[in-house]
Amino acid sequence: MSDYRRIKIDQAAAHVGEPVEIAGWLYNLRKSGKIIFPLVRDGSGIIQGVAVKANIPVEVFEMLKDLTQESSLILRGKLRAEARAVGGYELDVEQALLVQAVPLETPYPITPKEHGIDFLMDHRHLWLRSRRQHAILRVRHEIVKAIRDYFDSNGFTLVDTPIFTPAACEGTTNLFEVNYFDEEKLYLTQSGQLYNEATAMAFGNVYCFGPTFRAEKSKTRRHLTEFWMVEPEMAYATLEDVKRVAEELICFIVGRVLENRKPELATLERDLSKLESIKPPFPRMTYDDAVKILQAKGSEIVWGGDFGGTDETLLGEDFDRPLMVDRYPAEVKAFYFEPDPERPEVVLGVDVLASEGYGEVIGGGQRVYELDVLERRLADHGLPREAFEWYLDLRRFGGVPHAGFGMGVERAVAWLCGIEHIRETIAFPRMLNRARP
RNA sequence: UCCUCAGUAGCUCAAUGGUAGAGCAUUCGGCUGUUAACCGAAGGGUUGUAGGUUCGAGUCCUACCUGAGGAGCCA
Repeated sequence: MSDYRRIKIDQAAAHVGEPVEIAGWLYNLRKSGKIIFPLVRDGSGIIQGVAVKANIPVEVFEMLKDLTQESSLILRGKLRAEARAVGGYELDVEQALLVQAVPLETPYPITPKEHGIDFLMDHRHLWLRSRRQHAILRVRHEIVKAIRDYFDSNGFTLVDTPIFTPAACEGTTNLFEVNYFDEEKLYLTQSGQLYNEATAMAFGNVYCFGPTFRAEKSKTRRHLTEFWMVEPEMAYATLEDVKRVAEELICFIVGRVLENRKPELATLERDLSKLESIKPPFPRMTYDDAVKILQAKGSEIVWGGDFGGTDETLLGEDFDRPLMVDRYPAEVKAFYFEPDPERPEVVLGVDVLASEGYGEVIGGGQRVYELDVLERRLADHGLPREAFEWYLDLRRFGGVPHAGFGMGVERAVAWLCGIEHIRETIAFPRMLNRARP
């Protein structure tokens, strides 16, 4: 019934000269007496409309003139290429339908001016409408899709692991406890890895991809209490396979983001050369060498300790691409890491430290596969054997060398977007002092 | 859990121990090419909470609350 065809703003280039309809929200309004420039966003982009008083019905002009920010509306008119407009296209408004006006008494709280982080986080549900947040979450989507495409096209089967788990995967970190009927205590998962080992013995190469929960009282720009992690696990695989797959995965993701999300990266003012340099081979070093380098740079670290945040930054600063550090002391890593057969005091684990000081984005390695070694490691870590009987079964019934890793999605998003804080990389971040909205 | 910093108008911030202010937002008026538009005017406050010092506290002291940054721990 309408002669105007409904389009999304990001499709504007294909409809120049046509009568179209944009359904969206008023992003901003500039007016100058007898001409109005409504900026409308529709989720795919932002376009500027032009409403000239002399050319449109009086009631349409009057409605637009007093429209409040974020009121929902439908604009109809002809599309035109316009160098003066942001985005390169402009809509000559002929008709406008108000869907819902934001009341004058309760104006939209997030203005085009500056706001503090506390205010913005309190209004996260509205903040998501802004350009920057929009760009970040679109890059996140691209990264998630790239991760899935990489594994799906490389022979991995998606087998998701449970969120409710009866015991710790890693004894060191804190768990969120939940009541699970009849007062049985369960915990929110902190890693799908132990279950991945079971599914890898069933399917060969697997991955799980879901939310992870850690009740750590960490207050830093790198921590969330709820975050998304992708964890591949490969049967008949070694530490070297982990390093190869991790390197391939990261390069694949970076390639996809550069290919498909240039406009978003531009919005974020990301230095593309920092992403373009992320190519194989990534530099590799042992933990031993890393400690020597850190000591030479003035770090307090001694052999046997784990790296702090500044250590990770110090190590990475000499490279324009991620750094792989392997063979950590057994004490600093979880019980399931396979000891190096040539040096039992270190384990076959590797961390991938992102460039530009973004820190650890991937951690993984080769798993213990012999029953007696695993039993000894459980005992060394003071873990209750009963809870791990099913896990020990994997070593009783055809255990094989296997390996895998976990990649934190939000850290990868923060890194590739070049943003300061991880809280903006997920729609509704859960942190130590914030679980609302 | 520890360390550091902050809390003043809807928002972002100023105010030497001496009358609580500006920009933006909002309202009213003006403007036919604006780009966080601009110009003029108006309204808007229990200075996070509770005590204390002082003739006098937004400012100094104590406790608490909330938030931010960092440490430890981690992806």
